[in-house]
Amino acid sequence: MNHPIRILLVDDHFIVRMGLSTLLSSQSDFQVVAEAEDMEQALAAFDQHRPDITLLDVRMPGGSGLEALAQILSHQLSARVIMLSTFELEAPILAAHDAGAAGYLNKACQFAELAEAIRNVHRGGRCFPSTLRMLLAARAGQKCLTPREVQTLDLIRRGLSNKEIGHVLQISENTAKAHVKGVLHKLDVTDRAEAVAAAYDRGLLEVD
Amino acid sequence: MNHPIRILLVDDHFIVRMGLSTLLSSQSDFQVVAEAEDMEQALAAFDQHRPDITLLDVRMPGGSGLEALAQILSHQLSARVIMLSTFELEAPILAAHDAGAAGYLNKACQFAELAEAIRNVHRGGRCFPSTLRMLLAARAGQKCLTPREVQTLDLIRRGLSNKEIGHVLQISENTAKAHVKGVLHKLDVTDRAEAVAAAYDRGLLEVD
DNA sequence: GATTTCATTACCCATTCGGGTAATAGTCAT
DNA sequence: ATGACTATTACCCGAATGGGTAATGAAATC
Repeated sequence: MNHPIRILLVDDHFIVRMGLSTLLSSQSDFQVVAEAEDMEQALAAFDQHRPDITLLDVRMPGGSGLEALAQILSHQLSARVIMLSTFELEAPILAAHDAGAAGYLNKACQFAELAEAIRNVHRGGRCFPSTLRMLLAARAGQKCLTPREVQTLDLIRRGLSNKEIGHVLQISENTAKAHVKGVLHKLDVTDRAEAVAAAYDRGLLEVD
Repeated sequence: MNHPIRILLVDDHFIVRMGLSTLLSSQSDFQVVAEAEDMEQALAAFDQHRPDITLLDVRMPGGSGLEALAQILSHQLSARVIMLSTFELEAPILAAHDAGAAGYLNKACQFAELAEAIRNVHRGGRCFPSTLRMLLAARAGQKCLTPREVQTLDLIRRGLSNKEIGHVLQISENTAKAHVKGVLHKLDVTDRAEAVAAAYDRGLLEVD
């Protein structure tokens, strides 16, 4: 191979980096040029090496992987980034897709899938879970919370009443109620408790 | 080394198994004797190889890692099992401790920590996060939900009203209310929505 | 045997919630 | 500029919620 695919690994788990590094190095057309364990290191490594492909963990200390993705793309719009995740939650997949990721893979995937995804993305393709179409379709069916509703949801999970939400958001209780209604409606749930559960399940809210 | 420490790896992520395998094999006193990616394979491999140490992922398809732990210990009470996790949530740490795990490690740990933990556990020691003491102390301070309250919490997250909870649990609405009160009180929250959030954050409820 | 915890039920009551409906105004894209 | 979406506010109303308090029996623990 005259031109091995130069790869940057970003994951806060040392064990995962080692696994990826070992696996990728077994292929003669792959070359891991750098590793990083947080967003800061990732950006520095990216700027220094300008890898062909960046494998980026969705979950990271010091800023989510999606933020890191945005940062990287702002440095080089043509960067090819494949997101790696532990779970396939709706929100992160869609967010990665929208933010311009070239792919989204579950860490439970087989190595053949990963290798194929990397080669495919390097060729200019994209690689997302088969569920993406349905997720996009579902979203097209009028969902996704407005910014205000996201704020409201975050206050709901903290146990605030409508009145308190209104106070925090500097709006009337009635308006807060309207936003809560919007949240319940769009998440297709009957009360705040179920809304919080749905938000966690879909990746709208993060643990902690 | 006349007696390398014989290790079984259990993790549904191929990448993680590869990482662990590579890292552990670099030490002459470690020998990875088998790998498994689900509970069934794990039990089969355990019975076949009777490893000195089992590294067991907390999260697994086909039954949680804690169930797998219980199964393994029921096959051999003296088994030394170290749980591996992505996050350090309260509930799983305590559950692993109670269930008889020999250790609990975050996958983000350094390799030196992991190696030391394995050797320490092999010597008969245990290895838990430094937070364990505080968690045990916190639990001693009268917390932890009763079985009935756990059931109630699970119905709360599904959006059921007190009346519906009573119906499902075959008890009166008043009793359901009493259980809900218990949940709110013990989790130290003001309403059902916050209770659900707290339960996710503490690992009492799992995503999905 | 005594104590504690759990599960069960009940009642009161003020507050909150969620559904329905509707209006105004700003923004943004076609 | 016309329509679509968002944010804002308001009102009604029946149902649900959460806090307080209290009692009973069963089971487990000491």
